[in-house]
Amino acid sequence: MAARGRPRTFDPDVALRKALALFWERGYEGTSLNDLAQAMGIASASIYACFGSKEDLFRKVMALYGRTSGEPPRRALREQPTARAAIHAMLRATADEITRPDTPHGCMLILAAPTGAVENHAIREFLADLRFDMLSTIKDRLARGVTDGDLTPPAVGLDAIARYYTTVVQGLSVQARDGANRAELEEVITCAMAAWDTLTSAPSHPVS
Amino acid sequence: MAARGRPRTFDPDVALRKALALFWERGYEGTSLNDLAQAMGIASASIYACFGSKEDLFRKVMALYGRTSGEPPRRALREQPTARAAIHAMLRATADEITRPDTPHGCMLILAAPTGAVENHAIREFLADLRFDMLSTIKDRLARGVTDGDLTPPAVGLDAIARYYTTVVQGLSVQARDGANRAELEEVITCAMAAWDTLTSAPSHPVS
DNA sequence: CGTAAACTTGATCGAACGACAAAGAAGTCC
DNA sequence: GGACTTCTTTGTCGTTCGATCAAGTTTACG
Repeated sequence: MAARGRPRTFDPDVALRKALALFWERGYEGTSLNDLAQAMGIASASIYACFGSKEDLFRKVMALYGRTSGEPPRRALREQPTARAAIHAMLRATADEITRPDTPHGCMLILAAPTGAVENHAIREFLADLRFDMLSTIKDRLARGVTDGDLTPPAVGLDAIARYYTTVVQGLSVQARDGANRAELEEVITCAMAAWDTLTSAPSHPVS
Repeated sequence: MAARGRPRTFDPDVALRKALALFWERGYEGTSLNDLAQAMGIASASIYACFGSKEDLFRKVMALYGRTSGEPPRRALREQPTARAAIHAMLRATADEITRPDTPHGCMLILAAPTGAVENHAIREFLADLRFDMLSTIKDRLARGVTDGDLTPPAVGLDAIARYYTTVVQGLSVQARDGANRAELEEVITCAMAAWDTLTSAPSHPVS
């Protein structure tokens, strides 16, 4: 694995983080290659040599984003002992991440490309698939709660609850981008969790 | 107010509706003037003559959008007898509008430009202001419920509840754009309304 | 009927877009 | 040290962006 030829003068990881900040702030179509090259401190040709096309770069950026900002909410889902605690901690971890003072507000997965030109359809589908994974992860955590015995199968259905909390997460991102602060998001989370007991403590056989 | 000179050959309202469909589907930056001119059936110069710049056109389109798709949810808030019924009906009217088979799914106000290039900052701020109005309208409706006597001031605060249901609406738009159907949104709404009684029936003085 | 006013078309503006080719610069290997 | 490999820089490709101009067309007013 010897390094043949001239070694590159920039750190791809550092450059990727610069690109992340820009894509996060401006979205996919709102970020030009000139912007990227300037922020990353390299020429656009170097971007192509190292990362491929703009689309390839964005996909690598999203992978980095998932490994960093996406991890705390996922860990909350994974490590909390009960389904309820897991959802609550996931929402709070999300709120933490999308209101950090050192990064753009709101979730990049949701804000980067909800709409766009037809030629960027692949990017939107890519992000939509990742959002679907988010829904699936939440659903799986609820199912685990049933298996673990800390959650009785609710009348409304696990799918509905999973989609509901996914909806809340996605709404929180818009709120954060619109300037809502951490405390205001906490209030929203309190409201969202108020639904939990009603939804899950009700008997699974409908009350007439 | 006589019409001097050659009258225009196209109907501005019809053209505006065509532009609405395109902006709704692709967002602000994702829609080019070529796309618009082709869809509206006129040359781009006619767009400038009749509507001004692309930004002016978009603002006129948003006004039309508010008068059409925005009206059912607003009417629900206005006409329902109680705050609870108003919120519930507003959510359902929103779900109706954002899953109509004859229009793009999701709310244009939320999806058209959450992020973008720096030169389009004014557009994003314009939309953010409209979203703020949405929050204010919901808040006012809750306050009216207190005045009317059908809602006792909740412990968590009217602002929190208003922001919560705003968050749900915004999340629903992402869900709809991602392919969720009307029935699935109805389930989410059921979950969101499950929080209502918990939030509002609790005593306004905190339980130790 | 003549003329002024408004609209439409087609061409075109400079700038920016994503993408890439070529050549120079800097390192490793034999 | 010479050959080879790889990276970086420079420049530019063709296209499209939003926006506008000049010319021609069509209408209503006087």
